[in-house]
Amino acid sequence: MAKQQKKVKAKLFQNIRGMADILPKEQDWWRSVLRTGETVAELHDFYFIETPILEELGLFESGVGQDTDVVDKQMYSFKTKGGENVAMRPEGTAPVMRSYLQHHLGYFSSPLKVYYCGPMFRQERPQQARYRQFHQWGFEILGDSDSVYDVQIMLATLDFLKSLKLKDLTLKINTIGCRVCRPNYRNKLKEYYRYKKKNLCVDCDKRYEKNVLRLLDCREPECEKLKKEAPIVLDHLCAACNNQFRTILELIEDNDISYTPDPYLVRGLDYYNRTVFEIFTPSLPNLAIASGGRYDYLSESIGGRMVPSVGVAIGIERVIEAMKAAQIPPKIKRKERVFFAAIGDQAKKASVKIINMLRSNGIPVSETLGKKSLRAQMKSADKIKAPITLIFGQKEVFEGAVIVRDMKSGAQENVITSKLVEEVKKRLK
RNA sequence: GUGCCCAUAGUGUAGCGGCAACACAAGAGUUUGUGGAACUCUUAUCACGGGUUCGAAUCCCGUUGGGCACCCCA
Repeated sequence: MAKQQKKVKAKLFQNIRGMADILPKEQDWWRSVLRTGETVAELHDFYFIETPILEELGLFESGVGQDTDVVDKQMYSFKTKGGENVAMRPEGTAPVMRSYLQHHLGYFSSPLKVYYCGPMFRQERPQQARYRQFHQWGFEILGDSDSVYDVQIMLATLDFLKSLKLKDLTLKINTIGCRVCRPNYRNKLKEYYRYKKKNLCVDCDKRYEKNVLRLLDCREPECEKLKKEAPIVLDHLCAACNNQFRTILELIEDNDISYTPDPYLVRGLDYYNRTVFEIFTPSLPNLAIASGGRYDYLSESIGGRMVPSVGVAIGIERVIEAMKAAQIPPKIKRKERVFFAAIGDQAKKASVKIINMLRSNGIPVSETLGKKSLRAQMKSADKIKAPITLIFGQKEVFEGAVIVRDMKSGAQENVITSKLVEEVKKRLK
């Protein structure tokens, strides 16, 4: 034979960096988490809301903050053909608030309790439990400043995570004050660090100008040393913030939530004020699997009236990785299914109708009708661990019956087609 | 975005300048219509593009993707 012509092969495409496929074998975990979330949301009285992936760029610049890394360095933003500046959402809170203001959702329910779930996008280097496209589950309570809602957010989140069997959750909590006391505290910090600046690490030197609060969560040994002497938020809160924080801690204790106050906990998004918190689990010790806080000023920064609110974002990929690391199996497994095998063309054709009948009666049926030999089909049945296999050949077509085989015992029985649904249901119990 | 490590069959690995190999998985089959065992066969232009060389999976450069840390964050 002549030498084969070398074909020009089309390019084989790969995924975009940091944007993973969620493959069928992963789906037991995903469905497990998502369904648990839905059950919890239902119990805690949250409505589902979905907002688009694309938003006007300005929403995030104004809402999340132009100087935050998330907006400044990590956003997928571009100009559309029509000339609009848009961004793929890096987080879910600002879009929810936008929707709240745009559709006056306070009239639908006040406060409005909503949850969302979907992909978020941040252009940073992927690493453990961190992707460029990742999924967040959020709970938000908009339109009320009462401390009970801060605690309800935490309770819903913990309920979610506990329902997934994640153990030894730690809740780190802090308050970062409000408009009144935060500037004051910020100045105190600046004062404290002013003459110690030369001892700070390079990054902290920058943070000093950009966001002094962030000096507090630096892990450089020198900076850690300095931080021990630094003024603490709690000593500089206004009366209102102080009261609210105390109320929240009381409520938390009343509800048997174990927590760790962390005076150095500050968040990276500008919209937070007062309560901030993060949740950790030992199997993923260095990464928060959920975090949130109060954001009373977000609405105003995106052009609305004051809508005091509180919320949380739960990292789905992180939750799943924590479950895997802790060797927690997914709660939801694929249902057992009946296997249907046909022998010969005539039986194969007739079997489509029977399979459809079973399925429309709520019986999940698997098949590999494309395979010719019965042997190969039986192998498929074995592979999916079908409890029973229905065998249908030429002979059965004439008899109007189907062989029902119990895969464990190997016992077989002929069942008339009209009785099949009933018989299969009986055996599946 | 910066830095370091990595890329051979579906998966896990060997080969380290001279014939791409092993295990498992998957698919087809081992006399007619019966799975789990055994056996046979099949499955890779060594991620992609370029360079060095008589000769490249192997050495070099670039790209893409994966992993980890930093920054930051869910």
